[in-house]
Amino acid sequence: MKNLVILTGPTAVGKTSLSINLAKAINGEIISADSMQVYKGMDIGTAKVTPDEMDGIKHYLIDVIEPTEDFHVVKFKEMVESAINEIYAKGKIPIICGGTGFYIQAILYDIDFTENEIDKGYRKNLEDYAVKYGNEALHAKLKEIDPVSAENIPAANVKRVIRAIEYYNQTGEQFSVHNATQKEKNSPYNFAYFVLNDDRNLLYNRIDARVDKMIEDGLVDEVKALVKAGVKKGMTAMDGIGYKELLDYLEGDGTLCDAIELIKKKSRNYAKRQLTWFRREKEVIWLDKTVYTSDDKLLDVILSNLREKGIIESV
RNA sequence: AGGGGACUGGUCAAAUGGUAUGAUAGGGGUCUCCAAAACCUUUGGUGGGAGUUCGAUUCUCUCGUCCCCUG
Repeated sequence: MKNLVILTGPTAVGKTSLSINLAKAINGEIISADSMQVYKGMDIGTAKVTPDEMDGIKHYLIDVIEPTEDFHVVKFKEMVESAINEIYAKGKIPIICGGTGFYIQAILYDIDFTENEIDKGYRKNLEDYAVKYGNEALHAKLKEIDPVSAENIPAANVKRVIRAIEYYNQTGEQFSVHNATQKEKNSPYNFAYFVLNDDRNLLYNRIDARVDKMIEDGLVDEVKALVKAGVKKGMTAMDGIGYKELLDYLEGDGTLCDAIELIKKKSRNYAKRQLTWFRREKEVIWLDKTVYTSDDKLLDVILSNLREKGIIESV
């Protein structure tokens, strides 16, 4: 039985401390599902767990990539699968904890991404085409080869239009057909998928306060250090909220105060999008912090769910 | 206390004696290789009251709130 525990929720909801308590309680190890915490040197802005907080619990997928490197689901999936096996070999339970819903989905349903290596040159060509002739023209190309995808993807969403064309070009199969078959997959895991949530206003207040704290803790210097290490705009690491905004500021665009407000806003918007994602996922167990007001109470609920699913033994 | 000015969604602005317009915040959603990304969509409003008028957010009066000036 491939048991798997997932603990997620919007940014700043309090996943980290709960995940460590949970790992202790069930003899588990933690795999981070976070697209930014994988990067070395990005600690403050990603609210990364500190070695102190880890309290002896082993964490995977944190500080494993240089911030100048690309990172994406496919790499994530490979790394996580090897981590999961490592944890099983020890007779422990893997706990996937992090806020990137897409990454969690990729693991949970074992989504197949491996048809082909991405061809950066081909992508670039399509991007240039869109710039030259317009998004509509690119979208028309997609419509010819895959009308279903064209229907589903708005022309303005150039990124996804490109991916759909690219997929067809590489495999000869329509992207829409591929996605439809992938969606039918069942999870290979016996899993429990917990989503921690809280009152929206409380969450937003906590986000705002946390951004202020990040600035106090030296986020600006962290960004400066990344720049010094060769991180540039456009790199995956610079997609991180807090990083690109401060980079703009350091380049003379706007005041620090504006940048901070923008970071808060983007973080709030992000939290909202995360919640939208989790609502759509099937079989999630919601943990409402307004009902379970302490980590201990939350832990009780989690453990009883895990017993029910046979992930841990009943007492 | 006297004089002047302002009041339009949560915020900032526009407009008109005849369907109140934007921006932004907020809400909802899409998502299968940059996902902390990219994209779609949407709820809110003329300070209260009275008058003129077929019709007032607009004009008049009054009350309220705020700002400025004088004392």
